[in-house]
Amino acid sequence: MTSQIIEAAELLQPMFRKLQQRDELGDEEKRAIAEAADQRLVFAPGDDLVADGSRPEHSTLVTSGFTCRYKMLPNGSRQFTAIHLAGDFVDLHSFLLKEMDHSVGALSHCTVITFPHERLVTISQRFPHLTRMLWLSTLLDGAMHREWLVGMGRLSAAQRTAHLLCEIYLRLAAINLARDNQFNFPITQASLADAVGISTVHVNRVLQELRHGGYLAWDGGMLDLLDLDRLKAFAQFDETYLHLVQEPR
Amino acid sequence: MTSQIIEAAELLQPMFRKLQQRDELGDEEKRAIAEAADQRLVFAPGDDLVADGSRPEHSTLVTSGFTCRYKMLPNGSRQFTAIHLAGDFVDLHSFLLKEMDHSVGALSHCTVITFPHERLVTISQRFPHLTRMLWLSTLLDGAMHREWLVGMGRLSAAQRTAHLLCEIYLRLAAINLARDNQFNFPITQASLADAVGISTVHVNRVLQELRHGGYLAWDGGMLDLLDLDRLKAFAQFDETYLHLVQEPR
DNA sequence: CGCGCTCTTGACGAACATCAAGCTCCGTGG
DNA sequence: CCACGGAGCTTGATGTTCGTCAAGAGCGCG
Repeated sequence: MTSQIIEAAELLQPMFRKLQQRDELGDEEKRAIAEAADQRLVFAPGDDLVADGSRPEHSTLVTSGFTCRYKMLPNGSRQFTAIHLAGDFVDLHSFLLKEMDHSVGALSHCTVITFPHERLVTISQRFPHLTRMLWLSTLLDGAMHREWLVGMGRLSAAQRTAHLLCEIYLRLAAINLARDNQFNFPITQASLADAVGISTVHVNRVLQELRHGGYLAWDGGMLDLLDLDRLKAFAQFDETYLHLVQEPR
Repeated sequence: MTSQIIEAAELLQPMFRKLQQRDELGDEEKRAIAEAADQRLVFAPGDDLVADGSRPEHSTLVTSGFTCRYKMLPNGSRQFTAIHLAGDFVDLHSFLLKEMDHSVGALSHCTVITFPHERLVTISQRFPHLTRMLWLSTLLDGAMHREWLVGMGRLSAAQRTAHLLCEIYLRLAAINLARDNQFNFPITQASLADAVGISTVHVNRVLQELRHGGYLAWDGGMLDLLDLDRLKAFAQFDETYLHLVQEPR
């Protein structure tokens, strides 16, 4: 049992780093999370971690890999509403919303840890500050949703694509999973299309435009943002919405 | 002091109705909110309730009128990320995110009540269930953001417009501020354009299309959804994301 | 070896932006 | 009482962005 908790604590590092970028976490709070952990699960690309319409009894924390939050339309088209990384709780939503109004899928091989809702209720009763930090985690999701909305409404497809790559790089860097403006990004152009809200054909053209503009190189899985400052300027990227500031919350 | 609290409780009715659509609220919880209320303020159309980049010391609850959550781009274009009604907390976000990453503006004449963040911290320490309900309120915002994102990515301008009107009608009806498929909606076509992410010229054409299709009538401020079922079908509207179900949370 | 998945390219059309102008309505001041 | 101006709504002409359809190329995998 003890060794399981220690093992879980290891996997929880990305999440701790994510939260500690925003406020300090006490040892008691970390232990409370580690003790609330339940199962470790593994998913392959294309698998669903959480299905639309389901009523999960637990919430899921991604510990490695890339996942997407998405919604299917009756006509078969698909739209991502977020991309999630290691350290992200992908369905804290279901803890209070109860019924899922969208699905969460694996974009790459990924590992997760589940947390039974009843243990989250206990945390909300005993650890007010930790509760606020989990709440904060869902507020960060909201902030990213808003940024995506602005892009969808007022930026070009190329700008949105550039914006997304800037966002993912900064989020990965914040948990020490990327540096030197490059990171492993093993997703297909079709997935990128569903994230940005365009067709796969157009994604292809946008990527060529960004490559020829000297903004990035992307061979196989490895993505290299060759000129991050210029890419940010092109995408009108302002990282304020990521709230990467440590302060009392 | 007592009369102030009672007066506040009156203004809080839309918010109580909103939350009670999702779970029961105890009298103690309602009193805790009423006692945390601070100032009553009034805004005119075009005013900002909360400014991008500011660090509010209090959170704002709308008690009447229409407000929008929006972001300005360097090139002067604007995009709404939500429309808020009576009963909506428009910047619970700043309670934990601290710095605003967007603005909140008044679309009509509106009244609000402010809640100092320190009193919200106290609530989070003493009322775990009420805290979860406030958390839920921000999760509902997130759910609406996601629905808007799907529309922006995969629906036509006309469908998005129709979808927005369905959403607002159901939200108003849920707090007893609309019925018989009609409601007062005093916003300009330019604002609607910023909500839906298109140009004002195109909004005009879309509205004509919806009018000629027999979906709605809109003279002056009063909007009448003449055939709500058909409008919902056209917009692929599924109200699941509004989570209008009362259950323990 | 052959199948399926992903990426790529070209031709064409639809959805929407932009520009420009004229309209109505309404409040304001002379 | 009317002239004026501004805000919002409406319309037409034109251009751009992006979707759709179709086909082929590269590549890994069974």
